[in-house]
Amino acid sequence: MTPGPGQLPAVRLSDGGAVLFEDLTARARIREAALRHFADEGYERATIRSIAQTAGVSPGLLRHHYGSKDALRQACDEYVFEMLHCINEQILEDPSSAANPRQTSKRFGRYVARALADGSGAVGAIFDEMVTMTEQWLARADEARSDPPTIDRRTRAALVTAMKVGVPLLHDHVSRALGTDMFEPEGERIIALALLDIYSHRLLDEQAVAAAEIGFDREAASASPPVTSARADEKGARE
Amino acid sequence: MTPGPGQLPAVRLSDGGAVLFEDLTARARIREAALRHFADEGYERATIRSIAQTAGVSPGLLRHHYGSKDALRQACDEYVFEMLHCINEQILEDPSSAANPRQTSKRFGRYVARALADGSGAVGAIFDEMVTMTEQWLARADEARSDPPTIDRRTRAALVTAMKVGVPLLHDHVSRALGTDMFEPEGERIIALALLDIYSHRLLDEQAVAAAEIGFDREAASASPPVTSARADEKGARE
DNA sequence: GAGCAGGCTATACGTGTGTATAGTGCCCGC
DNA sequence: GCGGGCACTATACACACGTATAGCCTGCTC
Repeated sequence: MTPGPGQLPAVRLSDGGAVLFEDLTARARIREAALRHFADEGYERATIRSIAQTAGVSPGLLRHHYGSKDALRQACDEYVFEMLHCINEQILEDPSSAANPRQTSKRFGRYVARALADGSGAVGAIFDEMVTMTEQWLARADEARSDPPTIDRRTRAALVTAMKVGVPLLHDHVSRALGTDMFEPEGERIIALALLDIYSHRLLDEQAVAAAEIGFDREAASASPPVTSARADEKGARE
Repeated sequence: MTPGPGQLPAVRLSDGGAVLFEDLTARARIREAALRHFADEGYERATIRSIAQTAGVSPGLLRHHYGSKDALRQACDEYVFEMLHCINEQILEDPSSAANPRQTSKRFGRYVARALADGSGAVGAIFDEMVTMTEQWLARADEARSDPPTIDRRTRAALVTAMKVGVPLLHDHVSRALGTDMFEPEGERIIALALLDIYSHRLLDEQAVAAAEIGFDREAASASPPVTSARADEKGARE
């Protein structure tokens, strides 16, 4: 369902303008191509040769500019990190521009999601920042709550962040359920509205919560003995 | 943060009992080892040789029993598919047993999450079923709503499902935010309580929704022209 | 114009991987 | 006993990948 990356079209710059892909330096083209291949195929499946082909350069030039495949990924991570910071500052000082870099943040969003799942160490910092942002976001929601939250806010923020990232990660499957590609404008619109609906309604009512809680209590009670016995499994079943 | 798969301990059977790993047939050991390696490292990074080593057999035996690496994955997919069905039926006829196969469903959950992200075609069916289950689940929540939902229920169910899967997928990062491994009993407990809290509260209040909606409208209006011009980019930037 | 530095390519190398094949021991039916 | 089939292993093959190296071409400086 996810086609391999074709030729890259225009690239959006931080000032809002766009440049043709072929006008970029080879070094930048390599980075853009890598961003796309890593996002689309993941780090393992993306090959230096295919990235080079998309960038229109020889495979050797990747090593010349970035040293190794892993260093290339790290460069991409840092680039995305800076870009997101840049976008963030821009939005902070001019909230009305939030709509503008939609394409950009979508592209980066896919990359970040995939990199997080692939276990790229450097993007972990991005996740942590997203958690912090979500935390501030939850703080407002907590004010409006009648019952005080018993769970640490950062914990909840981490979960909400992970949930948020999960949607672009499962792009193929979500698109299948939608009937449209969720990255096409139409699908994107539907997703945005649906997320708005989900975020603004509780998914469990009181009695469902109560049912889950007693189920959880029973589970905790019954799971307790096996937990202790499970430690005996640590000495392996095989030599 | 994620250690490589070591030797496999006991395996939980469908009847609730457990058997030692070494008591399984070689064919079953291979499947169990593959489930673990695929879940922990992903399809690409998991190698036939490492799976064989974990299973305690020669690499050639994998081919003998399953034909190829891809066929092995497919066999794992089908096995998980059947197992989840089995668990599901068991819970349906005896809801109190929901707590019992927690370990099992956790193991399968990690596998399914990873397989979904890796793009294994066969697990797509599992996702679709999860969506259907979530759909029924949402139906109850919708009854309690004062405002009628404007978005297709299946669409919302797909998103909620993807969000749900996102949590185990980003296991490393969530664990980092928690300060504990989210698959350890303690972390699992925190996660469960936090999810319960999140699911039972709305994350956006009225004014936040209103703000998002006007932002979205403006975005839709301003994004329209670029969308049409973007099609001109399709003729490639490179020969 | 000579020298040269750097972007860039072509090609080769070593390695790890999935896969194929030949071979070995063992059990079971006859 | 013995022959065949099956589980299983050992070894080899083909290939793709990341990496390394040598050299080319352009543009710049003096």
